Amino acid sequence: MPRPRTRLLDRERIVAAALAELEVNGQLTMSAVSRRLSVHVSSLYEHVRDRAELVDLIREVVTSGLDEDLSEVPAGAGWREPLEQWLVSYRAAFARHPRAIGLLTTEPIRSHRAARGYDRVLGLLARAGVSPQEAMATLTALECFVLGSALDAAAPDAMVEVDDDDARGPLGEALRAEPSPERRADHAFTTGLRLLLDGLAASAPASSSS
Amino acid sequence: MPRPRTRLLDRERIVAAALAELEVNGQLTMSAVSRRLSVHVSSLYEHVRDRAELVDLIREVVTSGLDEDLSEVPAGAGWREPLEQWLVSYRAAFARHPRAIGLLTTEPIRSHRAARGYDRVLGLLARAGVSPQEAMATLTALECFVLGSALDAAAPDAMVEVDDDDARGPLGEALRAEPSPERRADHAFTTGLRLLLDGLAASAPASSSS
DNA sequence: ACCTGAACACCGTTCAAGT
DNA sequence: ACCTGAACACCGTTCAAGT
Repeated sequence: MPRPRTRLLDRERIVAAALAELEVNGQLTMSAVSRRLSVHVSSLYEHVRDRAELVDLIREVVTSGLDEDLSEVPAGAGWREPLEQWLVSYRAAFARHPRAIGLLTTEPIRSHRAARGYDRVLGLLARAGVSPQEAMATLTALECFVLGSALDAAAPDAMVEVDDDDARGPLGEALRAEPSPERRADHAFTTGLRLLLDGLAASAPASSSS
Repeated sequence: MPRPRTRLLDRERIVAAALAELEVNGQLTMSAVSRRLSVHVSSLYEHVRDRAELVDLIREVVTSGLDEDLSEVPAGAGWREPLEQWLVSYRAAFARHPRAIGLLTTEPIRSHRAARGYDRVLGLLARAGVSPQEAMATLTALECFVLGSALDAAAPDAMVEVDDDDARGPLGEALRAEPSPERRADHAFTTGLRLLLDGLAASAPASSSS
């Protein structure tokens, strides 16, 4: 029975099914999405140009609501707190859909929404004393850390696995001093974030951070 | 003519073809590798258990020679220089095969060679004043930045793309202040590396870095 | 031991056909 | 407009067959 009178598909439902599929199986195939929706594969192409466009839609859902936090930064406020907040919510957005990260980080970001977000972050960096020549490099470095951390959060356990032999060395010791696997990635992110912001503060004009 | 007397395949040649295929087409398929070697697909399985094992072999080739630099760090030396060198060569190893990064960062590292390398890096962090409780988190944070930067190096242009509208804002200005696309990613990596090491130095015991 | 070729269960995508 | 079903060119992997 082609074309039932009650609409079976729309982009929203397809994206939701795609995210569910990523969460459960860790990979995105059009066939799996269609099975999840009890629909033939080819029906998806009525709503979505191709797999790449579906990935674009997923990216938008994952990163939506990322910059609203930034829009309300008071002009007189310091740079460290709002910058930290942005980085935290940036990573959290990706960490909410960990197995989608690999899919989303291969293509450059193109949305106007994102561009305005970057505008504001660059303002914060200027307040921290970052020169215009280093602004983009600093912003990119922060993003590299955030995305690397999001990827790390997607990994089930640590980036390293040791056997009994290796466990006797300093690495084994350090691994045993780690908190529970659930907090492992969070701990690493918090630590790196502090290092980066401390590094920024070290070369910032005095008393500009509070 | 099955089984020619001159051996057509071995693991080394297969890995080389796989890396070439990744460099040219950006993705790894057994079929493409076999075509590149003028051999039937199924012949590959005589030398390699499956695609996952081929990925493991690629990982070994890419990361080989990463820790030799570390083995010769004098006991009395400072922490900052050798740590920086390790991070630089770590990223360089992945950046040499940029399109392979996505393939290599999904699985945890398991080799003994890598474990001994981490042992030495943890020693450097201890010298920098990092507590045992924070050692693994700090190491992971550094790795997150390195891998994020390697992924960034794989991206042809910047992580953001702007149209004429967005180009008028601070983002457009910052993008225009950037160096050539070839040095863009290197600049970001150097900048972030400095921030992280400055951050470590900020909480390190005085005069321990030189 | 090492390679071929057919086979199987999967992909993404297109297109004619139905309502 | 929206969905089906067949079709095509691709995957990864297995296996019997050849030398």
